Amino acid sequence: MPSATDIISAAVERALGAPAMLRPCADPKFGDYQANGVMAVAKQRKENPRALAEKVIAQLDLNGVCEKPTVAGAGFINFKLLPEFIAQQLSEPVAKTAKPQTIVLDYSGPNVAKLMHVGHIRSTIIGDSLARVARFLGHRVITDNHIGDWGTQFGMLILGWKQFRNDTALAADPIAELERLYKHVNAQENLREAAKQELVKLQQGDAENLTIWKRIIELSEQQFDATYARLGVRFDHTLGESFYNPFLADVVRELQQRGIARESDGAICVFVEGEETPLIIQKSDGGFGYGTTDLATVKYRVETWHPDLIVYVTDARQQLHFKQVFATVRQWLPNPPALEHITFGSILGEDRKPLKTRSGENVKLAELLNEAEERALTVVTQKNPELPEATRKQIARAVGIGAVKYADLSQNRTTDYIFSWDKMLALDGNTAPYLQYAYVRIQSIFRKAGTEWEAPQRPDSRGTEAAPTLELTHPSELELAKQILRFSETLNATLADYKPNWLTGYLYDLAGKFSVFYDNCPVLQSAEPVKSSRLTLCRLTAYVMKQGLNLLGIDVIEQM
RNA sequence: GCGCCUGUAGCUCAGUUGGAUAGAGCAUCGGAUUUCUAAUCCGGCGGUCGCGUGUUCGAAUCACGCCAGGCGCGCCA
Repeated sequence: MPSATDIISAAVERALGAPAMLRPCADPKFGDYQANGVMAVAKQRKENPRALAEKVIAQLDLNGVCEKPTVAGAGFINFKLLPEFIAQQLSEPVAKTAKPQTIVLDYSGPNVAKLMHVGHIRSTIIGDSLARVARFLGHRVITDNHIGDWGTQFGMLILGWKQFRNDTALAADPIAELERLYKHVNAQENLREAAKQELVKLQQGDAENLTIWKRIIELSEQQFDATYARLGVRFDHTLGESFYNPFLADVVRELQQRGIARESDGAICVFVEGEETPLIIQKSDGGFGYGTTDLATVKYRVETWHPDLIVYVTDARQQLHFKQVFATVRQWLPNPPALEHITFGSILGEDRKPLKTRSGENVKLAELLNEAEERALTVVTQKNPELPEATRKQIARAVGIGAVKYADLSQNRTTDYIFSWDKMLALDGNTAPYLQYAYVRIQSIFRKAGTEWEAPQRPDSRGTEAAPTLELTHPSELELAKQILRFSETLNATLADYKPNWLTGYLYDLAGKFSVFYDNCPVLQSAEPVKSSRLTLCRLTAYVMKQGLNLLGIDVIEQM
């Protein structure tokens, strides 16, 4: 069954002959949804917008869906859903997409031999959330972690490994030792040539250097895995840059033969229209850069998974690069998939200056997560000292990690991100714990309900059984029900514009509306049939909250 | 110099692509609990949407010009 917005949109569109531009009402007093499309059409046809709106309304048949639509203001049409219709809609599951696509999502992409720091968090968390939403809506999603496991830094790493390695330090903290080796070699001018020689040997397939290289990657992947496990992030594939090495020469040859690339100042370049600087696909010394790797990666993905769309989640600084790569792909491949670069702002310090990678001032991701969990544990212990320690720690984990993720996801990704411990780890206001708390209160109701109410399903399941008839009479019941109804449209909007902050905003409103309902509408003390109706409302809220948080990569807990 | 992004309440930010009286959180001030978890709820205070000119029924949103900050601009990724 189509959703409320689908039904109304389609009806208006048919009557108007143009997009309905249906939105939630700016102010609830106008109704639930407003159609703005009439005014645009009236302007174009030079008609009176209010008269046109009346004509449109006369052609609408929305019996059983909403009250008679009204014209207001400059030509808005307002719709107010009927409680019976809302109740009926709530028994329907969230609609899957009508046209499933194959989507490759490329995010996180940390570098080997480096610690993961706060700079990696946005790509990882935003990408993971978008993957979850797309998958939930019924798309075929392939996630691929394009790690930086190849490049000039390996010359220095291998040299350092051979000459300066401290095995005790390596055993204790492999990545810290690798970072030390890199810095040590990099700092010494006289070692540069030797490092370059090690790199050349690696590229030529020298057995010893290959073994060291593999070992370094292995150690790095152990670190990545540990971090991803804490964050609950997983990838279908981890095909790093090195995977594409065998294809690079062919890519260059083909682009040259096709006349897409040409020699310039000794390098092989692709000049993209509108850009002065080219994409360099082969350096004058014969080496390949990441531009070539990215091109080979697109080709591999196209041939392997046949995606309709490839999405890259990286910071905004790579815009020019991806613009050039995408333009090249469109000239090169016969039926190129849609390519999207989803950007986000830089991470700034509290002084609004960028947190620089080289400075060593980076906040390590692992430390951030530790501190998040510690702060959460303090609060849990303070609120609920009687809970066993293991339980408190488990709660602290969900709350702490959830708070960090939510702080990131709830912000519009395009703006720069000012890093602040307090902001990242805040536990009140518009934060994940507020949403988790709403869920906990519902779970508590169901625990208390116990045998009194025979839950046909677990309270967090949506349930497909015939739900008790919903009696939506109290205003806060109605408000809550309508909010639940908007889950589906919110997910579609979130994916369409790649903006997880719309989902966080929606869930925050849901939690707020539930809290008002909770204050105003006793559940267990009510007489039937109100009690069953309210329990159903609770069950649906719990379902949407749990599912919604899951799509953000945030766990729920049963008590806190 | 050219290009991209940002500028909204004291602070941190939303604002569904041009819609109705610009909204939250934090901070601050006040109120609510014999009732299902008060990590809650209700209310007050707080605005020249960086500045200016334009486009039109209507602009935080679009165009142009300034101002301020950030990022990018051939062989690093």
